[in-house]
Amino acid sequence: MYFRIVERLFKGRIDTVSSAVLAKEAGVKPSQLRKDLTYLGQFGTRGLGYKVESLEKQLARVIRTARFRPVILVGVGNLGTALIQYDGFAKEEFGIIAAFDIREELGREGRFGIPILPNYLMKSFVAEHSVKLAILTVPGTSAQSAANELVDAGIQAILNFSTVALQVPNNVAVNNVNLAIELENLSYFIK
Amino acid sequence: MYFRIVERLFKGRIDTVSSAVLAKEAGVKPSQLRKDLTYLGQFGTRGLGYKVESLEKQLARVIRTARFRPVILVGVGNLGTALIQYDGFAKEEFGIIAAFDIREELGREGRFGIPILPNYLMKSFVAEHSVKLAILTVPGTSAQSAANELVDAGIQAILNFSTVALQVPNNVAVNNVNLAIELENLSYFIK
DNA sequence: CTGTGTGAAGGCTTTCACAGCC
DNA sequence: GGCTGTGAAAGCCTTCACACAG
Repeated sequence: MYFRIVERLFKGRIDTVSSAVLAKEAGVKPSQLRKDLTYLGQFGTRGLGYKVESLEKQLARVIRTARFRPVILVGVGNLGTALIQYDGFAKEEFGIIAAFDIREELGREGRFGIPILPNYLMKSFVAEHSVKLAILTVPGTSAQSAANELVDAGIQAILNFSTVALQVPNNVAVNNVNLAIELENLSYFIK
Repeated sequence: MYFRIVERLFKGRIDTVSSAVLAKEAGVKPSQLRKDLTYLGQFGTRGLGYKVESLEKQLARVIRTARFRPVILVGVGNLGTALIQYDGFAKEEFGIIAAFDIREELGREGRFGIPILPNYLMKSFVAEHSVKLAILTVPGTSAQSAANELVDAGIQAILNFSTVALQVPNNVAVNNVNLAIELENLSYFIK
């Protein structure tokens, strides 16, 4: 998050920025931001703030955000299709290069400019294209079995949109995005 | 999350469940689950576990999940369109009843069965339909101004898909879903 | 004997407050 | 004078471990 903000400031030709400003942009307290940054190194200058250019470079190095990462998507339903078309996640950095679905009748060349392939081709595809990241948008009922296939194919990290907690080996990372729970959570605050 | 699991067990005609099983499903430790539940009340029976039916009822009461909540969506781009069509978030509980966009040329009746309206109609629509929840899927550059409009219209909670931290009065709740950051985060764990 | 409810301990994160450097 | 870097304090969340109820 900090990196994205600094990137934006850099593009906007801002030269120097204080922890107060950065923190406001990020929605955290200045002390929080300073503590977070110092876990990664000492990037600021006392009395002055942070040089945007150097901060951007150093954060980029830490999060290894340099090269393009191919991503596959599993589950070409409504949400899956949406995400394929959206593809607004940091275009230079990530790209969905293929989608998979058990339903073979979807046909190979989607209307989306990327191949839509049957699941049984997943393993060879992942190996061939060195894919390490997957987005999982299948219904809850088939999420675990799809996750197993991903793990078997050698995927190392899964962004899980299904509503179940995936059981995976601990060398595989999972992040969950659950829209129903986000809304539920919000509705708790409604008067 | 617990509620969704219990709901599923109930539909599957499971009678009783232990904290160990529930915790596994939720991806947390049993002690964690028990502690969480006791914040809301004492729902279990020692030596036995939790009665699924009564737990479901009591959780429903606590999170007031009873009645349907209308939701509006602002920003009919790729992601917005996707979410309108998806609508897989707990269908009985939430529904997107209208979408808004500054671009009036989108026309009033979308291809999606809900009205697509220009932003200036937002305030009256929200008042008329007692809408309290909004999903925000506009580009980062216009996110804050759209959020201001939502707040002005009387919206009480915002699910924010844009990449900026929204500044809102503290009687308005915001939850953020940032796909780029989720992927970024995951890619940190890739070898 | 099983499995919840719960104080207490442990671990982690956030915030404070100020020394230190520009 | 201004703003970072950082120990120390405070606050919060998770886990342990066991009393207790069925």
